[in-house]
Amino acid sequence: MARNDQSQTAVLGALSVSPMTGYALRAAIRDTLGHFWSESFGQIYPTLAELERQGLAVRQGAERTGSSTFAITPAGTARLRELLATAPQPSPPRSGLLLRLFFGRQLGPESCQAFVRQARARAEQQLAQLAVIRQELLHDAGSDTAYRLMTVSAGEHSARAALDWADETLAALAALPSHDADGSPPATSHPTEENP
Amino acid sequence: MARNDQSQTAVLGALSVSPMTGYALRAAIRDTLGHFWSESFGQIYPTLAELERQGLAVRQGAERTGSSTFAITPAGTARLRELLATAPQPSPPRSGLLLRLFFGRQLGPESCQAFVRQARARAEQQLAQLAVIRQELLHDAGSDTAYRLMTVSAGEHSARAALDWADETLAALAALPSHDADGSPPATSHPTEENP
DNA sequence: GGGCACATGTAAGCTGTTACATGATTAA
DNA sequence: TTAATCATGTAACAGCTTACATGTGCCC
Repeated sequence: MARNDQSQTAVLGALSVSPMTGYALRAAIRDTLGHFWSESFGQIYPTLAELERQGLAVRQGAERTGSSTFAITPAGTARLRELLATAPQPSPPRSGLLLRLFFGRQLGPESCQAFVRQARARAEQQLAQLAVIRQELLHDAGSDTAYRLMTVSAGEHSARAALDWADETLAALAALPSHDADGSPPATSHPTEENP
Repeated sequence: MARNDQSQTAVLGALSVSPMTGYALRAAIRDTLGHFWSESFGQIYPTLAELERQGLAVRQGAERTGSSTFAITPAGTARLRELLATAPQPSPPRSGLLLRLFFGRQLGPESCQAFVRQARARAEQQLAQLAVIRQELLHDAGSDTAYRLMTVSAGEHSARAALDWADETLAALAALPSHDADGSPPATSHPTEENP
């Protein structure tokens, strides 16, 4: 009954805040939903066309000029509430970092440390970005502020957890016996040689 | 130069631990990589065929019986190290929960609370599962144990962060003025009526 | 008049899941 | 013998990204 529910939800949600062009929509999604959501043009424009077709959004000022803004309709608002009420489906996890770490002995502690340091840096950066968003939200507060702060807080909790984990993990990696390129077990002090 | 690197990495990694059938591979990935990785049959079998074609894995005992185990070759081990050494690409975030919360005013605090409680329950469950895995790892410890524990710890940090956030958020939601199905601002005590 | 930001859309292609078709082996 | 589990593979399709093609409007 509904192809591309996810994108529709995000787009309708953004339009529920204010009418926008597709281009502005993408900027809005990147800038304000960016820390937990993303949409590309390839998703946005077809979604807008579909919303228009279903009468959930209307195109305004399209007339021969290049740009047209879309506004949500009452039916669109109803649909948005419907979509929001459906249970969020947790997406299957896929962490390239943890995959590399799991098989980290193949790589050696040094390379692993490099990866973890990168992750740590990303977390720190995200924390800084979220602090800015938080300030902005508090500055021009509106009726949605409380809800939006919850999403910011989620990002902060997650980033702080990443920081803590990274520090713990860097310490653990530092304590590990260095590199073993031949795939043999690190062995406390007596290197073994097996493997064909 | 390489289609489906991600799946190849996971499959080669699993095969580097021990030879397996495609079916067992999926079980292994689900059970031991499950908290941060997933692969479906539709990925695994084509990947195995590709690995065989490239000489990175060999099929053993395929002869007319239904089942064949795959073993990693030296070239496969080399390829695995190569793949592991590439930088993990952070996937674009997509949290259905946070999307719903961001537009939570459309739903009302009660529905939001339900979602957050579900997330909290999932986090608690994951924490319990990770505790089991941790015990297993410590019980039959091997040369990879330290690395694997790091991935477990990542899951634990993340789950604890989710718990903390959920509790904080539930409290915030409880403090919010109830439901406003018409989309008007919640307004401290004088409900407004606008909107067509 | 040259470049940049705004703007719209499509096509190709990759990644991944689901469902299906098929069959062997084993335990109740 | 029948059900469950083990096992292999494919086809269809959903979702998403990237790159491209195209054009406008404005400022320097």
